[in-house]
Amino acid sequence: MDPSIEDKTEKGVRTRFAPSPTGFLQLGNVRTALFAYLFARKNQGVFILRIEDTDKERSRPEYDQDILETLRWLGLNWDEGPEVDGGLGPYRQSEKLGIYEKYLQRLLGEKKAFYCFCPEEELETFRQYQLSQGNAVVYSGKCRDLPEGAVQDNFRRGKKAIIRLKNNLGEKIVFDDLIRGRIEFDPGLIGDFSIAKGLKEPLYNFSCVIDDFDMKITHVVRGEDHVSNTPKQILLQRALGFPTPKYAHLSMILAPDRSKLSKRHGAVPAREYRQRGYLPEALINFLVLLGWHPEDEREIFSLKNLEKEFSLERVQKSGAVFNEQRLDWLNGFYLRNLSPQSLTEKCLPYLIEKGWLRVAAQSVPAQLLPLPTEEKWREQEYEVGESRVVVNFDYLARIIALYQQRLKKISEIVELTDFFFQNKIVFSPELLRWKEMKDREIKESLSLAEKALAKVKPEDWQKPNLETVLLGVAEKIGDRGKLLWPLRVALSGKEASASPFEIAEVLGQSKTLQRIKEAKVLLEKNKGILASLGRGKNPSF
RNA sequence: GGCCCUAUCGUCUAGUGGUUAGGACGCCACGCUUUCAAUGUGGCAACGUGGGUUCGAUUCCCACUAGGGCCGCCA
Repeated sequence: MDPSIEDKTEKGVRTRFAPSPTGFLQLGNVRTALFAYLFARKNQGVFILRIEDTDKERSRPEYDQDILETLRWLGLNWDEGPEVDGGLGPYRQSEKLGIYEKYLQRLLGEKKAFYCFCPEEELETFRQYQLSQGNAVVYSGKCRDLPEGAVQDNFRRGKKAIIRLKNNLGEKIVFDDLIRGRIEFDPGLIGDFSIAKGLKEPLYNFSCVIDDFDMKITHVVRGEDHVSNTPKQILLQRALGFPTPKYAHLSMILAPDRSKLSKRHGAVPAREYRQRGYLPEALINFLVLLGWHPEDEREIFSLKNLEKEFSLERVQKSGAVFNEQRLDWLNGFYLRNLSPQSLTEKCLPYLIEKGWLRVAAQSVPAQLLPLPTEEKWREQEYEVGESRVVVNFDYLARIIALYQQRLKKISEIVELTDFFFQNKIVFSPELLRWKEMKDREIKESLSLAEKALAKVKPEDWQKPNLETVLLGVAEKIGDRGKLLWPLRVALSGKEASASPFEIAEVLGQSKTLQRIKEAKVLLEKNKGILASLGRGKNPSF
């Protein structure tokens, strides 16, 4: 029988996500956390966060904080863990060294573990030898049965020791992985593996087993890189008389060349995606589809939906390549579905960071990114760049709304809307040219637009009117582009932008007319330069 | 090298002992359109190889090949 089927009927599911704070949380870890979280929620279980910081050299408090922040930002809230006491803590391994020590003493006392005094260099040499022989790397067993007297003697002489589990090399170790099915290991290929560097320095496999027991973990959902740790942990559980939880090993996320995602190779901390302006909804939706799919053909899922629909049975066994274009598409989708106000709140920190806006009469928060809470944005007034014109939130929302369907990430708003915040825009006069238009035609076109727009009454300065007026002029010229392209470039300075009607509406009448004038001046200057270069282009090439 | 795992369009995937092998991203074309987007329509594109089992294999079995993971006094 498929082990996952019987599993469904079980009550009291408890899963955990157990990262180590030795770097910023990567997307691959986030996916593991997500799957563990969803499995718990789907089964009305408990999701636990545990910080595995036994490695004193590499663990750092800022990485610890990053884990908490990132998970909270994504909405993957834990029921027990740091800052959420569930009564089975502490939830940081560095805080329970005394507990590990007791278990280590017990194993030592029961002769199920032993001190190993072998020098590291000696072990390394032996390891190389075994590798060269094509054998498994297994501890020699040298210190396995050292008499008590010899052990004491070694300690008296100040010899350094680690602790190893005595592996009796019995029958095969078998477990039924919820995703992969039955997996078997030969204990002879594992040997007497290390479990602690000392009584107060437990190693991963040991502290993990103690904690999974202490925290009453029923299901371990983790990355494929832990498959080969599983038999060691099972051996430890047997030595200690602990039950073995169920295991589910997730495949890895791969770089585009199908190699493992690494720091040099595509692995990006989740916080960077946040800074670049990806929404948690998009990231979650993207990540869950990397290895999981429902029975039908839906592609869009909220965390809430997933908590109902997720199942380990439908998780893919093979590794999935990380495809950023798909993430971008999903992010764009979620961005388009935001209310303009809410999108504006998310965009403001980026515009302020760039220096184009300031919160008026108030100091700018020292740290803008990652984004602070968004609630206060709507009531503020804002000073625009150098001009120091004060605008309100609604005005900014009008600018941003123009680009809502063009955004893939929030950070892009900065380049897209810069011309609204600059006093004077800079662009090449050549950009004003639509198809084969002559300079003279461009100027005429701009003058036509200017004249028509100057006549619009201030109270009629609205997109529908502007559109009627301008299209009326454009129809007379024949090719709409001859009027609209130079006008749009004059207003935006860009090859691609929102329509001239929309831009003009938001820019306002005086600024619109001013920019048209400036474009004409630019064209004039350009002519001068060309003339001074002797008609500009050299035709003989 | 040893052990373990995996294999459907470029990518993420659905699926079946007999299907025109479905969807999504991306790409291409067309429509809308001053531009860029968004959007609509259409298109290109896959069962790794070789053996079995079978009336019939993409599907089941085996081998091969390819890819991944692990082989720490890291986690």
